[in-house]
Amino acid sequence: MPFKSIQPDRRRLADEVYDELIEAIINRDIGLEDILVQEKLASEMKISRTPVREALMRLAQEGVLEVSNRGSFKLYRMGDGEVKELYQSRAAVEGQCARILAVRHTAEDISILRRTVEREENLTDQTVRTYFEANRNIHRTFVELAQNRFLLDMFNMIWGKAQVFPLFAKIEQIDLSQSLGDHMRLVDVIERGDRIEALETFTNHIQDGFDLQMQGIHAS
Amino acid sequence: MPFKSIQPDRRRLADEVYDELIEAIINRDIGLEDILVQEKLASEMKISRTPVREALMRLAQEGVLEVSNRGSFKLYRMGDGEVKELYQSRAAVEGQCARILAVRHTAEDISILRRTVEREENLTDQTVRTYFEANRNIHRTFVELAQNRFLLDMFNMIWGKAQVFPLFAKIEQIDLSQSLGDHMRLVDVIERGDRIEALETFTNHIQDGFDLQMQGIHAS
DNA sequence: CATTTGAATACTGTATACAGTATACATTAA
DNA sequence: TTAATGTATACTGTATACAGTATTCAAATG
Repeated sequence: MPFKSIQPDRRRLADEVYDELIEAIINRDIGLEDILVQEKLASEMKISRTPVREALMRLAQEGVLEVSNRGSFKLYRMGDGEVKELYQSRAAVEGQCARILAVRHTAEDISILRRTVEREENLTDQTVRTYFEANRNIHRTFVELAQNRFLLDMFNMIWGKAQVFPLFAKIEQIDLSQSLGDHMRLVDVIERGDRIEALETFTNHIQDGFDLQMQGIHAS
Repeated sequence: MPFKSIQPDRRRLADEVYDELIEAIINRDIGLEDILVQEKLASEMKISRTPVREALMRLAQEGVLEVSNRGSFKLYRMGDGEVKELYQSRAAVEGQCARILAVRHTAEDISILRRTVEREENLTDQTVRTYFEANRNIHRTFVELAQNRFLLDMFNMIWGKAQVFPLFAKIEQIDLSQSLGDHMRLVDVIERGDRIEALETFTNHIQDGFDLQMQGIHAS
């Protein structure tokens, strides 16, 4: 019997709400001053408060939202200091992945990386969002190949927070291609196999991304 | 008016449930085969399913529990491979903190670290749990001093998972003091200020902890 | 006796009802 | 007019009710 489960993971309403909220945040439908009221969201989506509440709490646990007043939620506002901390934590996670990959990588790994970089650096349009996603996809490929689910979880958490943030930057004001063009060098350093050099190179690359980010913020 | 807020952070039932479940897991009241049924837990604790459900989902999101069958939860069972991954992620987080501290630490930081190591290495009793907690407190001090809330979050997540796991090891079978005695060297390397040496030393220290852990597991 | 079918059970997901509390607003007293 | 106090409102946290579905077990059928 070759049939497989129809619903691999039963999708609950809370998941839908979660996705919709993320989408709304990215699209700036939810702003920094908005207070997310369970009843309002529920009635807008024509469902009950329960799944809304669940989604809100998940987002809060992930650090996308924070508790406002008496248990209400609002967008988490990152300051410059925290952006720096976020990039430091990126360096921790992705640097370690680079280290792992430098020590044990297959020829197949390298070829996957090369192909991914080539594909993703070929942007269809020049919006901040496509740039963000291309960049994320490239970096995620490194992490996935390192085959460590905890590091991957951390990666997703960091980039989940990041995604609600960087859209402040305006595409006209910074040269995004500057950062994108750099990725093939990262593959090279992994292929070379020196774990310390790999970690340093990744750390520097991420530091550059941070500088670019800060330029973008302070220009606007 | 010298009065301070009575309830600094309103504590909800879900928080209590969360703590009770963690406690129960550590005490082995909840085993690997047990299926956590919302109604049963709720009636045992004489509360409704809602806060129980909330606590369960939080634990699942943190990776302590996993979805069993049709949304039920059970303990997440770690295999040897995952333990290794967990230690790799520890090295990522704590190695980066060491790096940060190596670059910018104050004399005060060093003295705090020295005092913490001295205090915590002085175990009151020789159980796996006290060893575990002393070790965690020492390592957490490094992370706290690095002043990066994301790295601290990751640290807590990793050690939260760890705490449901390592108690398999039996105190008689491994020499725990072997690992504990090593911490003062970590402070030294940070004081020396070489960020690459600091990271490498931490990574090696954590690797040693992993080896010790594996010994403990396979002896039992 | 083995296999299928149907009904009871068990449990989750969602909706709703209820209680408690903080906030805002109005009303009253100085 | 301002400060204090009472009251209505708004919103969360918790309980409960209800619906749907997977699982189990028993009965029926070959």
